[in-house]
Amino acid sequence: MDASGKKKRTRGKLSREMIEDAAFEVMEREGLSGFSMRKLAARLGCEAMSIYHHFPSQAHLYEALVDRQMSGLVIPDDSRPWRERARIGMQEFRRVATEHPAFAPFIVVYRMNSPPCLAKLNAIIGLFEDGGFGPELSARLFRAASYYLMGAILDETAGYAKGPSAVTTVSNEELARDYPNVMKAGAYFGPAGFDKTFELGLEMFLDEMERVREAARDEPAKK
Amino acid sequence: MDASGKKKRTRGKLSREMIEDAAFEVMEREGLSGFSMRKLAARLGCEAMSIYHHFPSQAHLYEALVDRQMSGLVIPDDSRPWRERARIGMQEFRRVATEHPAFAPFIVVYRMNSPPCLAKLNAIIGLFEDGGFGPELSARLFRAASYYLMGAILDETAGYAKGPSAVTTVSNEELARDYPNVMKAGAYFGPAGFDKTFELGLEMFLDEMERVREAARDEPAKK
DNA sequence: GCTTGACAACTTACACTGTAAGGTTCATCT
DNA sequence: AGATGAACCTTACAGTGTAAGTTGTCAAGC
Repeated sequence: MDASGKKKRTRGKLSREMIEDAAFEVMEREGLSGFSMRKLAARLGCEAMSIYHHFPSQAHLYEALVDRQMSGLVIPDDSRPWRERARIGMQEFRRVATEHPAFAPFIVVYRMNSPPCLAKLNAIIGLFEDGGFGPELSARLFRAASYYLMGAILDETAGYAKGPSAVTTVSNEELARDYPNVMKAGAYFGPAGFDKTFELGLEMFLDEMERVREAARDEPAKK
Repeated sequence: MDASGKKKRTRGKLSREMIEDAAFEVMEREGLSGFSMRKLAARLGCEAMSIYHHFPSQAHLYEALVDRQMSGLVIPDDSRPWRERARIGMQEFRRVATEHPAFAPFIVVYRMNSPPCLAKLNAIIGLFEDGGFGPELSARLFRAASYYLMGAILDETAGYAKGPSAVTTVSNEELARDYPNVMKAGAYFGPAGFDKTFELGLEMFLDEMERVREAARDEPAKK
């Protein structure tokens, strides 16, 4: 009430959406492991426990973040040819997962089971089934594709381009002398090469899926 | 000295090797995130800070664990045909990384830079170079292969077979009704199917590498 | 046998984490 | 005006890694 009105309790200030936005900001600034409810609260100008009114736990907040990212995934139109749809589906997953790089490693190891995520997973698995592989093969191909995707996302957001996480490091001179293959290959592993490497592996996988389908079609009776 | 000899200070009791062994044990029991220096100490029958005499920090301990796992990786003999060597190299990485399942997710995101790890990486990259792809392509193929490997290792050690990590879960009835593709595909995603899925993707990748090599050989002048 | 010194283990303390439990404030409705 | 309940805050606790300082023990030198 008095002149020291610093402590204006702006009521109704927080909302789930605002908290989620701020969470992404804090994560990008502090890193995934540097994130905390107290830092998030500081960013929001409130106390840590106020967040718990909107999210019952940190895990619930994280899940909301995953849901939000996954909701942005665009399922490719089924008027397109199958190969293009498969390509777009995988590119889309990579795109949404790397939108907030610091959060990406969390998404990769997150075992999704919320309705928004399941809806997207269901659509993408359906996309693989549309390829005509039969139930088992389409399931396994989806899985193998996921493996590649997860590895790629991890590398781009938390990989070697961020420098070593080892505590005992090796100098560039030693690297060139003792581990020349690592040194040579390393030249292609920077962020500038992410797209090219990803697309190479992606097209390889698409090629091979089509070949696998034809092989399965040629000998459908064989066990 | 007296009868209450409970407090015998067994000197020189600890060693790096013993601590590492115990660390793997505690991790498998408590999970990677449940691991702590205090729990490790309890397992060893000492105080947490005693460990710091042998490892200057938790990060140093973790690095030692990574080094130990990677040191067990067998580089395939170069008398074998190339495709077999590439296959064995990737199978070996999967084998050592999943030897301690709880620790595997750490290895996957660990940016190795210690001599023992670099030696193995150097050998494996060399193996890809032996495939005759030229420097850039062999580097990118190694990278793409790593993506697949990392994703597979993550799935097998921390994936859906461990149940959902989501806080809001969907019942089996809802799953069958609303997300039938997820339901159907899920049948193939248990631990019993890990090997089969992995080998499927692995052979696909090997196939495609050989085709990529021939394509690169057929048009070497083209940009 | 006694002292000395170094090493290995322990004790204490600090800053940080998520969050349970309970207290306070304030907009809205009757 | 009084009640209600949502929204936010305060405090406290058990856990974390680890810096700093202390203690116990054993081997070597005299």
